[in-house]
Amino acid sequence: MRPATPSSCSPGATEHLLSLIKSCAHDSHLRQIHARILRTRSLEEPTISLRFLSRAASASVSGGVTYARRFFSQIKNPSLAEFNAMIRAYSGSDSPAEGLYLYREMRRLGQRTDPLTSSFCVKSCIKMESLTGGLQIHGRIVRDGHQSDSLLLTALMDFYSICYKSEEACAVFDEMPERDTVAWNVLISCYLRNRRTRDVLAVFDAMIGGECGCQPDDVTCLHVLQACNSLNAVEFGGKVHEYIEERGYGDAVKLCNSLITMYSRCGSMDKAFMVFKGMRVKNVVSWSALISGLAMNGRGKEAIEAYLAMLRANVVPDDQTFTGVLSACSHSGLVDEGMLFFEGMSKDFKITPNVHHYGCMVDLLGRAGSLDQAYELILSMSSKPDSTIWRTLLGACRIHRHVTLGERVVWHLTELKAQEAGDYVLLLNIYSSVGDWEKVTEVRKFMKENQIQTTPGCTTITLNGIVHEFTVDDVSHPRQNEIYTMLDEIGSQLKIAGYVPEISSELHNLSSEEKGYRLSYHSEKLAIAFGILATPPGTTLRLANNLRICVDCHNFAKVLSSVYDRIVVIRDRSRLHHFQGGHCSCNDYW
DNA sequence: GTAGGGTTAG
Repeated sequence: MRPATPSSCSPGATEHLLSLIKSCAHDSHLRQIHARILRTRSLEEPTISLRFLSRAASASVSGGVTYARRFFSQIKNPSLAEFNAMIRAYSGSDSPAEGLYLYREMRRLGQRTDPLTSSFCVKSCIKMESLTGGLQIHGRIVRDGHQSDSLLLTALMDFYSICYKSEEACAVFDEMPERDTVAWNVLISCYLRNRRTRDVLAVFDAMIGGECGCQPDDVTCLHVLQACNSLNAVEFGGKVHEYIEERGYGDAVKLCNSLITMYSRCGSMDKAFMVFKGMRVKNVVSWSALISGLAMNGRGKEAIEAYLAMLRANVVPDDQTFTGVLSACSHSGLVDEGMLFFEGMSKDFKITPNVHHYGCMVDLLGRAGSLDQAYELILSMSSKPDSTIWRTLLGACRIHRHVTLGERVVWHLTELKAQEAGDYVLLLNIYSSVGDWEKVTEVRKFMKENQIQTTPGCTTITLNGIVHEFTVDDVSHPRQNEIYTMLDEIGSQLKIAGYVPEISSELHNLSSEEKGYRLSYHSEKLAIAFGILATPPGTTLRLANNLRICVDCHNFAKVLSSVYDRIVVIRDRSRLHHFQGGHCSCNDYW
C-alpha cells in the first residue's frame, strides 16, 4: 500500500483532470495531460493515475503504451490496480511480452495478483502465440486458486484454441463452473479453428434446444455461419438465418455480411442478393462480399456492375474489394477490364497491389494465354512472390501445356522450398498432356522416393442436414452397392446422350479403356450418383470438392444436368459451377 | 473505493 500522502491538488482540480482524461479524444493529448498531472502534483491521486493508465491502455496500439509506461514508472509504489492497468496496456500493445515481464516483477516484489492480472497475461500470450508463456500462466492460475473464475478460464480456452491445442481448450471448458454464451462461443471458435466444423453445428443445435442453458447470440451466429460456409451446408445456414430474424438481429451489419458470404459461397446467389437488398446500412464489407460472391459464381459482368453501383453509393473500395473485382475478371476471362481495374486501384484509390491482387492478375493473364506477360508481372512485383503466385502460373502452364515455363516455375518453387504434392501433380499434368510419359514416370518416382503424398480428392454432399463424404473409389458408404450400380446406370445413360470420358484427366499411362474406368469413380461422380439415388427428381444437388474439379467430371455433370433434368451446383477449391440444361455457368472457363 | 477481463463479418 502506498503511504497515505494527501494529494496536493484540490478536489476541484481532481475533477477537472478526470474530466480532461475522460474527454481526451486524441491519443496525442495524453502527453499534455501527463504534464498537467505532474504540474499539479496529482500523480499520487489513485483516481487520476488509474483513469490515466486505463485511458492510455485503450489508446491506439503503439502510442498509448508509451504514455502509460512513462507515467507508470513515476508511480512510487504502484497498487495492484495500477499494475493491472499497466499489464492491460501492454497486452493490447505491440509489446505484449512486457506485460509478462511486469507480471514476473510483481511476483518478485511479493505483490498480490488477482484473476484480472492473469487475464491480461493470457491476453499477452494470445497475442504472442506463446504456448510456453500460457502454460506458465495456467500453472499460476491453478496455484493462486483462480481456477473457478469463468471469465479467466474463457480467455485461457481461447488461448489454447489459438495455439491449436483444442484438447486442452476443451479440458478447460469442461472444468468451468459456469458456462455462459461467450464460453460456448469460444468453444465453437475453437472447433472452427481446428476444423471440427460439424461439431459447431451440433453445438448450435444443442444451444437452441436449451441443452446448454444459454441461447446463441450474434457472435454465435457469426461463427456458425462460417461453419455452414465451409461445410457447404446452406440448409443449416438458412436455419441460422431464421434464428437471426427471430432474435431481431436482422439489422446487424456483420451478420448480414456473413449471410451474404455464406449464401454466395454455397451457390445461392439469389438469397445472398435478398439479404444484401434488405440491408438498410451497407458498408464496404457488404459490397465486397457481394462482389466476391458474384465473382465466385462466374457472374463477372454483374460483379463489375455491383462495383460501379458501390461507387455511385459513395462507398470507398478497399484492397479486398479489388480482390473481388479482379477475381471476377479472372473467373470470367475479362482481360481488358481486369487490366484497367488493376491500374486504377493504385492510381485512383492509392491501394498498393498485394499478393492476392497479383495472384488474380497472374491467373487472368495466364488463363488467357499470355503466359510470358504473367511471368513478367511476377518478376516485376515489389514484394517477393509467394508460392501461391507461382502455383497460379503453374496452373496456367498446365492449361496451355507449356512445358518449359512449367519447369521453370517448379524451379522457383523449389528455390522457395515450398513445393507441395499439388505442384508435382500439376507438373505431371503438363507432361501427360503433351504425352511425355518418360517425364511422368520420372516425377512419379521422385514423388515416391521423397514420400510426397497427394491430397486425396474428397467430395461432400449434404442431404437433410447430413454431410456425406466421398473419396476416390470410396467403398465406405453404407449404400455403396446401390451407389456403384446407380453410377454405372448413369454412365450408360450419359453415353447415349453423347458423353465421352475425357481421358486426358487421367494421369497414368494406361489404355483409353482403363483410363475411362479409373475416371468413372472420381469422388464427384460417386457423390452425384448418391444424390440422384437419394433425392426425388428435381432436387438441386449441392456438392463441394476440396480440389479443382477435373475436365471429365465437369463434362459428366453437364450432360447429367440435361439428361436427368437436375440442377447441380459444385463448389470446388476456387469457384462454383452451376450445371443446368447441359451447360455450366462457368462457360467451360475455369 | 478507484478501474479493469473472455468470443465477432468480406
